[in-house]
This record gives sequence, structure tokens and C-alpha cells, in this order.
Amino acid sequence: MVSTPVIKILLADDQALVRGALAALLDLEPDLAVVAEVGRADDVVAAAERSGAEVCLLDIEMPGSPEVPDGIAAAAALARAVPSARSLMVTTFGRPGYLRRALESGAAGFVVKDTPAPELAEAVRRVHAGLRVVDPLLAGESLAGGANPLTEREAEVLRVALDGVPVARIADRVHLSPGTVRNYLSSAIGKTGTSTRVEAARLARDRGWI
Amino acid sequence: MVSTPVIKILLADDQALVRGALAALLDLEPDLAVVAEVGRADDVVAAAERSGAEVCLLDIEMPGSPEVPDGIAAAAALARAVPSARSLMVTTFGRPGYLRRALESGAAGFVVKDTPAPELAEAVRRVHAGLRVVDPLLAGESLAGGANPLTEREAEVLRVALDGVPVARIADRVHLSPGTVRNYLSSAIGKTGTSTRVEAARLARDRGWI
DNA sequence: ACCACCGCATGACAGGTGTCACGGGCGAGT
DNA sequence: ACTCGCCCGTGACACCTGTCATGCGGTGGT
Repeated sequence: MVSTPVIKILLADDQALVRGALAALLDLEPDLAVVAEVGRADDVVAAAERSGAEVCLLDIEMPGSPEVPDGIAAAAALARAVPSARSLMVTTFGRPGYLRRALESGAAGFVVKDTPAPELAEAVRRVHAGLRVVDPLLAGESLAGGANPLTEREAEVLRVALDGVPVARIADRVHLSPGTVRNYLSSAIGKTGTSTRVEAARLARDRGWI
Repeated sequence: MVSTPVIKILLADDQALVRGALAALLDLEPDLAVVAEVGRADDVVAAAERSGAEVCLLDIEMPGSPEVPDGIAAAAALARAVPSARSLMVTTFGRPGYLRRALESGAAGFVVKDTPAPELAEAVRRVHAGLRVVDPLLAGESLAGGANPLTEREAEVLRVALDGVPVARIADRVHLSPGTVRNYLSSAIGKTGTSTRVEAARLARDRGWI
């Protein structure tokens, strides 16, 4: 009695409570079924293969291995390893750079966690049908925000600068001369229009540039 | 036909998706009913009065008014205005200081968002029965972490220092002399065992001291 | 009255930071 | 070949920061 075709869903979120709650929400829909749940980015591919999931809901902020550190990396790995599975990013932060990087990594959809709950099921169905799902407001911001002006090195030093460590320690961690680090920081401060490295690092993070 | 007494629940979380998902999860339980949902800390009291909620699930990280800026403040307001309602904090961050402040504000329970989903309903029942619900691991950390060593001014200055603004702007925002700000920062750096104000601010935040 | 403490402030000093000028090397596009 | 941008480094300068000593007024305890 194959009454209705059911969409098989994988849930990836590091917060067990949220994971369970989303499962409850989605299982209310008769045409949706949660077939796998994981709490780490590096567990996604194996669970997707094992469960035959068709749509994967991936949180971006998730712990993982150095190779697959977050949900975006999981989406990229998934696109390579399990092309039949389509990724729908579900994230707290509507950072334009997140959206861009997620789509570049092969994600099919992107919703933020303050979208109304009923829309999630619909987003899952659209993604399963082969459509792209993107928050229109966020898409606008992403285009208006412009591209990432930072070079790879600038981004690297800013990532370390995020927690306010002194230049000497940054230089140590990225294996560069302290003077070079200061040059990169100065350049990044100029590009971001800020006045300290911590401000520059925070702005770059909020834009999704690092 | 009053078959079973039903516990009336208010849900407060700024992320609509999480709110809806938690509602779905709790409504699976026959003895629980979500009777109100809000997305801001300063809407909690009014919604609790209107709905007659008995247990209020409050996220800590929630936008609000200056008087009721977050979930902890909402719990305090609730304890005064609606003593019949009991508060159960549900938060992402298991910061010891959060726990302490939440309990001081009259919350009856405290669970983090990565507790297993089935335990939430049980926590709600316990809180409704008049018991305290506290993550035992977190309770240990809270005791081990010790009390807040910062003075009020030090905490105030650190709050502004969190985003890496220069001393002049901090002084401006807290209405103090730049020299005084530097003294407080130096003192806070000493107390936290760090070496820059940003590190001190981040540590203080993670400990729940600010 | 006295002392201890706290909040707030100033001044001075060493060291860290942001900016600039300048250098060399390397790959990509023209 | 040439230019351009990025990478990496040095050196110098003004300014900001972190630390310390010192001071003054207020508050609370004895």
C-alpha cells in the first residue's frame, strides 16, 4: 500500500533539543519522515549514505573534524559523496557571506531560524522537488553587501584576531613575521573601514568574509 | 470530561522556527499544552497573564526592552508579576554565571539546548510540580567557577570592551575619564588572568560575569 | 575621629599597535 | 616583456594600551 511517496530527511544540528524539536515538527507532516539525526558536521555523509536521506537539513554552526568543520563543509562533502541528497541550510545567523558560501558549496536552500515554522516543511518539499529555496531578504543583502574584499592572508589573520590576542601570538599561530601580520591587519582595517583589528575581525565575520 | 489535568505552557524564544518546533515537541505529550508563544523578553509577562500559563520556557538570548532585555530579566519580572507561573530557562550556552543569575532571578529550572529532547517534557513536569530542575554537570561547574570577582564598574567597562572599541569610545559610552577606564580594564585583566581587554571581556562573558 | 575601602581621577613609563614607505619574489593577465 | 596584484618582510613614527604610583572625596565600621 504505497499511498503517498514520503520524503526522507536527515537532521544535523548540534543542539539535541532543537534537533528533537525539529523532528517532531517535521514528523507532523504526513509526507515527510526524519530518517536520521546527527550532531556533528563530520557525521553527516555517513548518516546520509546509511539512511538514504533525500533532503538534509544542516545547521551551519556545528562542531566537526578539521576536514569538515561546519555545516557548509558538510554540504560540500555531501554534494560530492551523495549527489542524490540535496542540502537545505538552516542557520541562526543570516550572514550574507554564509549564504554565498553555502550556495557555492552546493546547498540547494538556505533558511534562517527565525522563519515561521510552517514554512520549513514547504522549503523541504521545494528543495526535494529540485528548486532553490533562498530567503529573498537575505538574497538582497547578499548582493548589496558586495564580494569579499579580503585576501586569503588577511582573512587568516583576522580569524585569529577575533579573540583579541596580541600581534605576537597571531604571528606565531599563522607562522608569519609580526611586522607582516601588522601589515595585513592594517590593510584589513582599511578595507573594512574600522579602526582596530578586533572591530575589523568582527565586521568581517558578520559579513561572512572569514 | 476532565480526563487529565493539562499543564499550560508559555514558549519564549526569538527564533520562530525553534519556537514552533518546541511547540510541536511538547504538544506530542498528552498532559502538556502550549498556550502562548512570544519572541521578545518584554512580551513574556503580558502573554503569561493573558494565557494563564503555569510553566514558562524562557530562552535567555532574546531581544527585549531596556527594562527587560533578556530571558533572565523576564524570569525576574514574571516572579514579581505572576507568581503562579514558574520559569524554566532553556538556553544555548551553559555558562555558570547564567545559571546563578537565573536562579537568583527566581527561575525554577535551567536546561541547556543540547539536553536530549525527551527530557524537556519531564523537566516541565518537575517544574510544574514545584521541584527545581538543574543540569547537574552545570551546577558543579557553577560552584567550581566561583563567584564574580568583578566590580560593577569593571563589568560595565568590559561589556563595552567586548567589541574591541578603543578606550576613548569606551570612556565616552560609560561617562568616565579615559584614564579611569584604563584602570578598570587593567584591574579586570589582572583578575581574569588575561593580557588584553578583549580577552578579559570574552572570558568574563563566558563565565557569565557580565 | 579614625581607618579601611571604594569610586574616580591624573601622570608617567614601557611596550604594543596602526600607519606608512620601501624592498624583493612570484604567478596571472595583457 | 610588462604590469598588476598578492605574498612576505623590514624599519620608522605617532599613538594607543597596560601598569603602577599617587591623590582626593565619600561611605561605613569601630
